[in-house]
Order: sequence, then structure tokens, then C-alpha cells
Amino acid sequence: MSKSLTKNQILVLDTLKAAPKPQTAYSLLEQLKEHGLKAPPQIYRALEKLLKLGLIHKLESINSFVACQHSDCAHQIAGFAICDGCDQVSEIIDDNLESQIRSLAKTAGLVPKKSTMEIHGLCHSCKGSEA
Amino acid sequence: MSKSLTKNQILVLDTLKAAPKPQTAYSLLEQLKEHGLKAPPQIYRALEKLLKLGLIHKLESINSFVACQHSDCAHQIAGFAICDGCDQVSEIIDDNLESQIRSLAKTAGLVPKKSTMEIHGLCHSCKGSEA
DNA sequence: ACTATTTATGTTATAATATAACACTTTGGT
DNA sequence: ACCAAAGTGTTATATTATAACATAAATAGT
Repeated sequence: MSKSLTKNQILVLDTLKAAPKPQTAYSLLEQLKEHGLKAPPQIYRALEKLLKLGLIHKLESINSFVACQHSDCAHQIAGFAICDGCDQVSEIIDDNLESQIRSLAKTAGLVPKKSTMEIHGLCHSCKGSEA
Repeated sequence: MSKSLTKNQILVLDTLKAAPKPQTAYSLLEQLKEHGLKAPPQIYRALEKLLKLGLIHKLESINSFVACQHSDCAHQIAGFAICDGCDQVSEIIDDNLESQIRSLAKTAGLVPKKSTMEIHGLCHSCKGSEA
């Protein structure tokens, strides 16, 4: 029943898992050309499926994708801390965040389905080496 | 000293203020053609300035822009509740959210600069009229 | 096993979003 | 008046994402 992934989906997921930082669809395509992938839809379709499965996340603010750093975020609400210096991203799962979001949604009269939370800034190491 | 806005900036801001829902750069351009605007950079440049002034916000998850619903969000952290049914957006300013974000950033070892928080779902009215 | 249905594939083309670069003008400060 | 900073108009192009179509593979129902 736990349908296994297809070749393209595995290629994309493995590339994301191996990447040190978020990748755009086109950078994935570039890397996967040597594996026979040729056109954007092949990437976008795999990404779409992986997103639905909660195996990867899209960072909306930088049009990029990362592998989920936890086992499976299918129904979790995650936050992301993104360093604008080195592009390092950490995924934050936090119960408070989740309840906070529910409460905000309620205040706004919205039945929440999906949410994105992305914090940009500088990590300590990049902060240190500023001009 | 409080530099006033230029013609293009005012056009874009007024259009956003008058809009019932978030607008893309290109829909703004379309609407402002009758006022003489002709090319994307004219819109994007105005948007960039208005963002910097905190007079508008960008909704990263839908590549769209809204006028700030408060006086001036220059240094505030705002959340957005977006109805996927009718595109209605409400802007949420919440002290808890702000401190939550600071705390998450701290946990991730990040000095925060800017953040986005967007909740998608259905408003009560759209929820009611579902299939 | 056969058939229908769904899901994925490969491909070409194009849509939608955003910026680079350049020549010129306006604005504000001293 | 002069300089510097910010804005303008314009053309071209980069980047991100999807439509559409023909085919193939996997899944499920009977």
C-alpha cells in the first residue's frame, strides 16, 4: 500500500537529500541531465508528488526545495530558518508554532490547510564575517 | 525629509489599496497601462520601494502583493491568512507571533531580519459552499 | 488473466514572474 | 551651481512554472 516512488521521484528526492542547501527546480534539472532527465515538467511533477507525500518542502520565499529533515512532515506544520549569507536552512518543528498558527487562523476566520513560515536572517557564522 | 512617493509609486500603492484582493505585478501593470505605465520594471521598482517602506507586503506563496492593512508595518512581523476560495486575505499582527518567531530564530541560531508567515485555507463562507 | 482506471512518462511549446542594462531626468543637499 | 542619489522609460532577457498531447507502466476490480 505504501506506494513506492518512481525512478524520477527517487532521483529528485536523493538529489535534494544530498544537497547542502535548497535547490531550484532548474538546478535539479541541471544535475539530473546526466541521468536522462531533459525537461522541466519531469522535475516539477516529481516535486509535486514528493511535496504531497511530505518528503520535501518548498521554500516559497526563494522558490527552492529542500528534503524534509524529519521523517515525514505530511501533516506537520514546519518553520524554516534561512541564512541569507550561506543559504543554510534549518527546519523547525515546534508544537507552539503549530498551535499559534491554528489560533491565528481561527482569529482570521479561516480553516487552515497549509501554511508556510520562513525566517530570513544571518546565521552566527555569517553574522560574524559581515563587513 | 519624509520623502514623498513618486507618481509611479503612488499609482501602484493606490491600485493595491483599492484592490479587493492581492495583485500580481503583471495585473498591476495591466491596470496601470491606462496611466501610461508600459513595462514590468516600472511596476517592480515601485513595489520594491513600497515594500521597503512597509506600505505593502508581498505574499510569497502566491507571488502577489497587498497594501498593508495597518498604518505602517516597516518593522513589524505580520502573518497572513489567505482564503484559497475567494483570495481574500487578512493581515494579522500579533505580539505572540512576533516573539514566537524570535524564539524560533534563536533556536536555529539565526539573527532574524525578515520573515513570512502565510496560512492558506478556506474562509467560513467558502468552506460553507464546498462541493 | 483481462480490462478499466489511474498514475507516470517524455516531449514541445509557452505562460508567468522577475531582473539586467543603458541612457536620461528629477530631486535634494551643500 | 554643483554633485550625488533616486527615479524614469525602454529593450532585452533571465528565471520559474505549466499546458497540452501522445504513450507507457502500474494498480485495482471482476
